[in-house]
Amino acid sequence: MLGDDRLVTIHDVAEHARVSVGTVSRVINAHPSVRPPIREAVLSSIRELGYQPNTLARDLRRSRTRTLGLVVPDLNNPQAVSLLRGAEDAAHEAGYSVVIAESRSDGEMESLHLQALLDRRVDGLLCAPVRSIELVARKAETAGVPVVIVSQRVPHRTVPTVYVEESTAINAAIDNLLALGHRRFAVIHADGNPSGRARSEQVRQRLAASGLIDTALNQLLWPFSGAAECEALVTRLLTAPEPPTALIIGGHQFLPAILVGVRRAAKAIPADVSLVAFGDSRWAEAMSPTVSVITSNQKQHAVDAVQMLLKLIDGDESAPRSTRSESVFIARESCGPARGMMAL
Amino acid sequence: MLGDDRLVTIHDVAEHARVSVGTVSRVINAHPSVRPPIREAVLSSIRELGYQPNTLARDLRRSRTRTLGLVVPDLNNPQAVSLLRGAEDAAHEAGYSVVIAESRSDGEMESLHLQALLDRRVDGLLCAPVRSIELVARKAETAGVPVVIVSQRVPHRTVPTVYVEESTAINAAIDNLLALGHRRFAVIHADGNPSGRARSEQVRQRLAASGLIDTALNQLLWPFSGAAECEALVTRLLTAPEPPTALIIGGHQFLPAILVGVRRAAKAIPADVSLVAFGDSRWAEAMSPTVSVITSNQKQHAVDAVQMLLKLIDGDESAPRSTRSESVFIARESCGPARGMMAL
DNA sequence: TTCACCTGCTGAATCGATTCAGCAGGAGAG
DNA sequence: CTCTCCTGCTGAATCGATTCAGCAGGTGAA
Repeated sequence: MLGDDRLVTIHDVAEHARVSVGTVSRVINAHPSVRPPIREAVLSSIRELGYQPNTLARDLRRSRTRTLGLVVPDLNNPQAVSLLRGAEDAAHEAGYSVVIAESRSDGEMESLHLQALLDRRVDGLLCAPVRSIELVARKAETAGVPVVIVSQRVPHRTVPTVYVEESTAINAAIDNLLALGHRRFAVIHADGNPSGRARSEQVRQRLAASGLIDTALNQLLWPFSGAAECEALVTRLLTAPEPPTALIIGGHQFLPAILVGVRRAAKAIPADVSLVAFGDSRWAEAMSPTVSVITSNQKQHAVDAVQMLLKLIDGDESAPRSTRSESVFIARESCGPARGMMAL
Repeated sequence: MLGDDRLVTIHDVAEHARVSVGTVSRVINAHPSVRPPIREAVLSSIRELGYQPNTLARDLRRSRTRTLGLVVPDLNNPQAVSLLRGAEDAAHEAGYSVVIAESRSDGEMESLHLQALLDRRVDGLLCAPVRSIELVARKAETAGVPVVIVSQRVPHRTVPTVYVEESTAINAAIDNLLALGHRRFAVIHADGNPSGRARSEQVRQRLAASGLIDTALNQLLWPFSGAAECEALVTRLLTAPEPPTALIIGGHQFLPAILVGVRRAAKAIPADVSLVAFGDSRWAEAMSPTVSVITSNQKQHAVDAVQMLLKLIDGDESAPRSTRSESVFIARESCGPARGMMAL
């Protein structure tokens, strides 16, 4: 036991049970054509020797790992954790496991991790919104690994996508804010996040449709990179001559930075500025004031995506190209009447 | 290309470059004894064919995966994310990668994930405080995989540990609260978290040392399981006849639930009740009031643990059994004078 | 009794890498 | 010119599983 660190192999089991390796293999894989007495003998040998099949050897032979890769940009975003859990549950159900790769919103790290997943021969790839979907799609394509994009705003041109339609929820949020008298908006979002531009465009359209085009709206979109910059940006925006009275925030993980920025500008929520954030978590409901959000069920998206991916892996042609769901707007305390309206 | 989904192997490269597989292998692994012209020819064949070595085959042969497993209970805890990042950085430095397993604070899931990591033949195991350290240690032992425990409160009897001494910080926190007039404390923590008991014992000792033994201190420790129960527990505690005036919270991820519980009890922080939480994150500083914490540098712990683990993997006998560091108490706005003291 | 057929087991080939004993051929010494 | 070394390459064995062609032996029909 001590001196010999070689693990027990299928050959040892075969020898111990006085059968061939083929038979042991068939017992392990619950193949029907093994007579009960033999099966029992093998099983007891397995128990006795403490045999654990070597996954590496099995996967090599089968050229299949029963593993899915999941690429997310930021695990501090509670949405990403929900995504992981949903994916894991659905994968486990089907006998697969999930390997997660966090790119920390960094392009280089993203492609490093991607390569690591492909090297590890994952059977399929789940991909949350990342720097370069195209790169992922291309690399996976050449590696022969199917990909599903999850939680993107729009379906991808070629890659199957589980996507979320946000327009209805965004419109609801904007209408809510307009009704509260808000006229100056800012959409702030992490630079490199592919949804930022689309979201601000959605906001702009709704404002235009309401016939409310303000000069400040010329610059609606405020990108930043990193929490510190986010904080500074908020402070700067709010201490400007004509500050926005409503902030729309892409990226739940930046909420703390936003709040610090607001406080640093000596402003109060919602008295001076209203807040709507994309993505929900227990934090949004725990803060005072509670934070309004536009959100959707990440866990469900992950489950849908895994099911789609498994069909692709099995070469099931009946798999849908993409599935669609809607996010919802949840109004909470962080949305209040605009400053100017207080006098009314 | 299209019809043939077999990937390029080392044999294809060897044939294309008109050398033997052994030579290709030596080129890949930067073995010195290959003459430059041959090396160049092989490299260009590799590029031309788009060859990617099969990690499965390599790992099987080498019986080494250059992979470390990391077991954490809850990724919603920002400390766990810091741990992961620290571990990944240190591992990457040494040419290793990290596979994370989240047990969601569930014993069964924990052992499932543990088994999956061992099946995947990780070279070493990093283990944050989990349900059953003993089980992990035993399973890893029989699999011949070295383990390091990270961020535990105390060094393990047999397993190398990167641990954090919390007593000084706890004492500082208690002294701070005592000075503010607090006499009734409650330590609430997730059931199954191994640190809960030790922490409350630490608090009890400090209170005793200060000659302040209150009847309420007979029950200092309040375990709960799940966020909903945490919320209910806090509400119940605070609406009791003689409620604690200071709450000490193990597990940063439960902070939102705590705040909701406090609000539901119609109490204010710190006017009615003061708060100290174990673990820090951007949220603690973003809330109003900001939350006092007892914390330590998780990222650094992870780096230390990885270095220790790598030495164990290399069979380096000079590796220290354990390393120790101290957490700090950071006083913020959530600690205020006790209710009774207000009248003074 | 003979033959066909089925069941259940054996054992070699295979997956794609690494590694090492062995060999070819050139250089240098005598 | 011969012998020894050394360098650099070859190719088979190996890692630990799966899988499949093939075989032994039993059963049932004719």
